[in-house]
Amino acid sequence: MENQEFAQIFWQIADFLELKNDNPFKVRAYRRAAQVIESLSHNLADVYQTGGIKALEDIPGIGEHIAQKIEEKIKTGRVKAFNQLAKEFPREFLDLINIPGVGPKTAILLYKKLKIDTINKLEKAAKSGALNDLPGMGVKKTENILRGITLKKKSHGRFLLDDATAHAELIIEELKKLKEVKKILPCGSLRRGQETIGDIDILIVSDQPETVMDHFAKLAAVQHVLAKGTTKSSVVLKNGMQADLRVVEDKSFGSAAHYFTGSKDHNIAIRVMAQKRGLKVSEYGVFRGKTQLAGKTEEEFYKKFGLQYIPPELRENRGELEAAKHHTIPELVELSDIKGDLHMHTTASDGFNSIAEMAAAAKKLGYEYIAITDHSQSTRVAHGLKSQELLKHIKEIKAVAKKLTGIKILAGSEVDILPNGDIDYSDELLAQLDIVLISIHANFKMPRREMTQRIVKALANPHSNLLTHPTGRLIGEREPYEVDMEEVLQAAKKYHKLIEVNAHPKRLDLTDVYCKRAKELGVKIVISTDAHATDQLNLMRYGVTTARRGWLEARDVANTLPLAKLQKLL
DNA sequence: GCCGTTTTCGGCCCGACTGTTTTCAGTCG
Repeated sequence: MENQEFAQIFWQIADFLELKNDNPFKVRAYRRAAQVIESLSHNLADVYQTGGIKALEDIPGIGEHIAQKIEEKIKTGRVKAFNQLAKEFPREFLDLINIPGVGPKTAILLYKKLKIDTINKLEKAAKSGALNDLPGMGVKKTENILRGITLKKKSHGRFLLDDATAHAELIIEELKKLKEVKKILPCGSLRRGQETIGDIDILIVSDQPETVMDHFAKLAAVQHVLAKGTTKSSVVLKNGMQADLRVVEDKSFGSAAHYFTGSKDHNIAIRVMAQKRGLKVSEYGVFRGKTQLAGKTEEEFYKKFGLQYIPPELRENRGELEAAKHHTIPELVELSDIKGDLHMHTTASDGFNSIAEMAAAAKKLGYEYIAITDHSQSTRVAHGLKSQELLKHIKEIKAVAKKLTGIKILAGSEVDILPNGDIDYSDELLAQLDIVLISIHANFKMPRREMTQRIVKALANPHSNLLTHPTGRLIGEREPYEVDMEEVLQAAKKYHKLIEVNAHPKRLDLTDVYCKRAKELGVKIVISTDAHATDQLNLMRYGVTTARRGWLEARDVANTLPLAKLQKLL
């Protein structure tokens, strides 16, 4: 049973309780538990099997009652309390509170007064004007709800990291032109490098907030203004993404950056810490009474609590506050540490550029080496190379390598893991390659057990070096296949194999949570782009961000090594 | 419902903006 299944139940219990106007702290407790479960690198069912209910209760945020519900789910496959709550509301009802502008109070009001229990019914009622007469509702609220529905339908909520980054950078470029803008910083999940982004958050220091807000609301990319005040404004962009702008004075920049970067759970944890010391934390600073004690910089902000500076990628309340207290925050890997890209395709299979073009582009990025890794014969849709073709391709790679100075090229292949766990070329052929990537491109829908064995067998193959995009997911398009990642990582450790963090914004797997687990096990990671064209080599930054979110340092990442050392490792 | 180097009971982060209100509830981040 996947952790996500448990988390889902607790997210929904929280929503139900909120609708029922239950104790808000109880609601929060369920949400916290759900969030904690999602960020566990261990399988919750395994934790229970080995340590029982006691081990569950040892997880912060999980106490007696939630532990019991987890046990119940494992033993019986269901949670009675959840089923009872679900019975009280129609199936699609929870969708309503996910519409921007509709919260629990409004949802219940709509249900009680107008029997509205689906988004479609809500849309119809709003258009007919039936909502306007409800207590606390009016024409403007109805308009807001309709806009919320449109936005929801259009965007499905979240955007890929590269898409959001590009939009944020455009807005920042525009706002930077104003002389009233003294400092500008993208914050929120974008700054934390989360794999998907809900909205763009931008922080500005200015002593003329009105001017800045006016310009923001009138940017060419803006479709609609949701809210506009002197310190805070929100707009919807033409691509359906929401952007929030916050303006503060310079003396609050650090605190505001911290507040606006989040995560929410990280912020709450800090504020609890502050409370215990008789201090108050807000976006304006750290205060004792009315006196500001810190807030100009983030470093100063953390220092006030005796904490080491915490890089944004770690601010998820996943142990970083504890680490900062003990001054054991890792020195995270940086883009400049990367010495080569070990996963890319050329026109030989499904890429758009030649070996020489890819190499030249990589050299421009300052890399010491690359590996050319086209698809193997079974991946027919990607023009995978037959054995004879691969032999010829290896010769070509070596010929190009000879001509080029300043960058070394490894002859590799991204070889399919067949359904039985064999890999897609003969041992003789594999022996001629400098690096063998292994990956799954077909037969995704295998039972968890079989899929795990399939991958473990491929890792055990003496010719394989690097397992690429280990979950097979495409964010927003394809779910990861069922696999026991713990067992895969254990196998990688046993056979001394490498695991990839695929830097493509749709993949970004190995995921952050399992990066951390790999590090604990001593399994080395490779960050690579899987580029199918020269410009995709630039996606490396997103892989590095994911690795940073997984607490990885340069020494945990194999392609920060110089070539000689890397080859020794291979 | 969770949690405790003040506590096993009584707390639980903090503030901005909007719309519908005559002082604030709801929503959001």
